[in-house]
Amino acid sequence: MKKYTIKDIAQLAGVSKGTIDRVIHNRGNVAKDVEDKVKRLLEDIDYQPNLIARNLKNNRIYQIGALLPDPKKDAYWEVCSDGIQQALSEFSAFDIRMNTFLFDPTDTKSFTAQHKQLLDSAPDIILMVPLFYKEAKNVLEQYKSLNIQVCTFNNQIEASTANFIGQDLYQSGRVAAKLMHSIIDKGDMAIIHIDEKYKNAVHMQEKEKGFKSYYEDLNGFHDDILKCKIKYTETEDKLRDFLKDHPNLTGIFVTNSKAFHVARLLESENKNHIKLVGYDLLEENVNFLKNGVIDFLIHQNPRQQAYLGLKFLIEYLVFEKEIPGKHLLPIDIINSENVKPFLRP
Amino acid sequence: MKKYTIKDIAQLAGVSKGTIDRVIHNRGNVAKDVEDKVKRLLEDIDYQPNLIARNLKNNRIYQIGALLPDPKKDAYWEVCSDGIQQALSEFSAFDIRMNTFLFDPTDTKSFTAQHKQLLDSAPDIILMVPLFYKEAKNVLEQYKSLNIQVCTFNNQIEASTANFIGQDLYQSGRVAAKLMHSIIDKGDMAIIHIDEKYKNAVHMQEKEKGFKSYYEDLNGFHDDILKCKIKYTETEDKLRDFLKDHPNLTGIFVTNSKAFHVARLLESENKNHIKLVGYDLLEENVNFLKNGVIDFLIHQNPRQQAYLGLKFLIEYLVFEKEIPGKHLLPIDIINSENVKPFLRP
DNA sequence: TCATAAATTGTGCTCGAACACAGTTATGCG
DNA sequence: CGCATAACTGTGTTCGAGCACAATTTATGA
Repeated sequence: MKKYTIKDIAQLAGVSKGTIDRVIHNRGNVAKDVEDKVKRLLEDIDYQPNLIARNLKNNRIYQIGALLPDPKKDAYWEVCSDGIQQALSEFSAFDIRMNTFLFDPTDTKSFTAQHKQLLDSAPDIILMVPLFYKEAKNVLEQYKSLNIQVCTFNNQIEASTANFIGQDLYQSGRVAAKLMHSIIDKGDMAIIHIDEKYKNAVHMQEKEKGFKSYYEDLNGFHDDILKCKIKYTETEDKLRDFLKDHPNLTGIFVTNSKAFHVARLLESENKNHIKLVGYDLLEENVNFLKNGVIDFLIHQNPRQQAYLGLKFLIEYLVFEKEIPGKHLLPIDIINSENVKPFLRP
Repeated sequence: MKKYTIKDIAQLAGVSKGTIDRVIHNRGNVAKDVEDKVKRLLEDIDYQPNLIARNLKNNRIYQIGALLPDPKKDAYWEVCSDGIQQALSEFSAFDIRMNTFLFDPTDTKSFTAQHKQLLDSAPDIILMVPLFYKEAKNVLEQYKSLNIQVCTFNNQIEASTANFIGQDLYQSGRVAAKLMHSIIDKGDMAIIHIDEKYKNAVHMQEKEKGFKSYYEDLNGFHDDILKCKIKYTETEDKLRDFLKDHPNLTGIFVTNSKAFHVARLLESENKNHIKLVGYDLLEENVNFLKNGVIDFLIHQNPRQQAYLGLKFLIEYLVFEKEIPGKHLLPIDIINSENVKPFLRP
C-alpha cells in the first residue's frame, strides 16, 4: 500500500540512501553482506522507484528518429502523422523531440539515403516502416550493432524480427474470404494483385494464402478461385481483358489499396453483380464504398500502428517498459455505414 | 524550442521566482504593472509548466471511484476490468487508487446504495455506467453540486450529458442493416428486442430507428420490416411462435447481446437460411458466430470504453487535460474470422 | 606501528514547481 | 515625522532519485 522511498529503505536497512542507490544500480563499492541485506529488503517490500522523481532528475531530452514513407507519394501513409501527433501529445509532459525522415516508397535508394540522414541525427531510438526487405534488413542490423532500439510497423521483415506492429495478413485474407462468401456464394472468385511500384510481394502472398485457405476449408464450394497479377502501368486494359475472359466471375478480392482501379472499371462497365473487397481507407476507395461499388474494405489502421509504435518507444525511454515483441492489431471490417469514425478527424 | 522554467522567467522579468509563481496561480499580492509584464512574458514565450516537477511536488494520492455493473450478473461487463487495469498500468508512475463499487444491473436500489458507498469513499473523480435513467440523473446532479468530475460510458443519459464515451447507436443500427442487406436482399426482416431485466429501452429504440432508416433510404426494398418485443422470461416460446407466423422471414436483427437465444432456436429448428445479426462478444454469441448461425456481431467494446474513460479522468487529474465532452467509438464489425483479437487476452 | 592506499559509507546538492515565511518597500494616519 | 500596517517581493525548503564528492572505516606494507 504505502510507497517506499529510497530514504525509507535506507532507514530500514540502517544505512544511508547513497548505499541503497549503489545497490539498486549495481554500482559496486558496497560490502557483500550489506548488499545482500539491502537486496533482500528491496525484494521483500517490492520497491518501485518513483518514476516521476527519476525523470525530473534525469531531465533528459529524448531524441526519436522516424523513417517513414512519404505520404505525398502514397496517400496510405498520410494518417501516420496523426498517430504520431497523438502519441506526442499524450507524452507532452516529457521533452521528446521527433526527427522524421521521409523516403520515397518507390525508391530503395531514397530509403537508404534517408536512413543515413537519420543516423546523423543521433537518435536515442527509432520508429520505422521497413518497406524494402533487403535494405531494411541491413539497416536493422546496423541499428542493432549500435545498440539503438527500433520499433517497426506495417511490414514485418521476418517472423523473428522483434518489435513489430501490424496485422496478421494471412488472417486478413481469411476475413476477406469470409466477407466475400457471406455476400455471394456462387460463381468464380478472383484474387487480384495490382503491382505497386514497390514490391509488397510477401504482403500480397500472405493475403492470398489466407483467402484461399478459407475456401479450401469450406465444403461445397466448387467454383474457381482465379488469380491475376497486373502491373500498375497497364491496370485498366489487363483488367478489362480479365473480366472478358471470365464471365462467370462474381467476386473480386484486391490484395492492396488499389481496389478503386477495379471499382472504376466495374462501374463504367455496369458490372454491378460483381462483389468487390479491398484494403485501406483511401479517399477513392471510400467513395466507391459509399456508392456501393466496393462492398467491404479491410482497414489496416496505419494511424494506430504509428501511434502504438511511438507510444511503446516513449514508454521504453521514459519508464523503461519493455517493448512487446510483436503486436497484432485487430482486423477492422469497414462498410459504407461504419466508415466515418475511422477516417481522419 | 527551449523549455523555460520559472527561474528563467524570473530572470527575464527581473523579479524572483516567487513572484512568477504568484502570477501564474493568480494568488495576488503582485503589483499591477509587474503582473501585466509577467503575464505578457508568459504569453510571449508560451510557458508550459513542467508537469513532472509539479507532480513530484504535489505528490498526491489520487482517489478514483468507479460505479459499475457487476459482471457476475451480466457477462457483458466482464471486460471492463481489463480496460481499467490497462489504464492503471499505463499510469503506474502516479499513485492512483481505485475504489470500485459494483451494482446489480437488474436492481435500481443496488445502484443508489452503491452510489452512497462510493460517495463515502471521498473520491476525487468518478467513472460510472449510468445504467438507470432516473437514478443516474439524480446521482449525476449530486456529483455536480459537489464539484466532482464524472466520466460516464456505455449509456448516454441525455444528449447534453457531458463526458460520455460510447457508440452512436442510431448509426450502429444502420451498420446492422447494411450488413443484413449485403448478405440477404429479399424477404422480410425482423427487429427483435429481447427485454433485459433492466430497461435499455432508449438503447434499443435508437438501434431500431437506425436499422429502419437504412431500409427506408433504399430503393427497391418492398418486403416488410417486422418488430417483435419479447420478455426475457418467455423468450423461447414467443420466438417460436413469431417464426411460425412469419414464414417469409430471411433476416433477424437482435438489438442487444441476447442474439444467442435466437441462434439456439434457429439451430434447433434447422432454419439456416435465416440470417442473424446481433451485438456483443459474449462467449455464447461468439460460439454461434464461429459455427455460422450468427453472421455478424457488432462490438460495442466495453473494454475500450472503460479504458478511455479512466484514461481521460487520470489525464484530467494528473495533467489537467480537458475531458472530451463526447467521445464516440468506431462501430466494429465482427465475423467468425476477425473475432479472435477482439476477445479477452 | 603508522602512514597510506583501498574499500566502504555518508552528505549534500540538483532537477522544477509549490508554497510558507521572512524580508522589504509603500501607504496611511495621528 | 514617525510608526503601524498593508502591499509587495525574495528566500529557502520540500518532493524522490541520482550522482559527485567528502568522510569514515578497513586493509596493506614497510
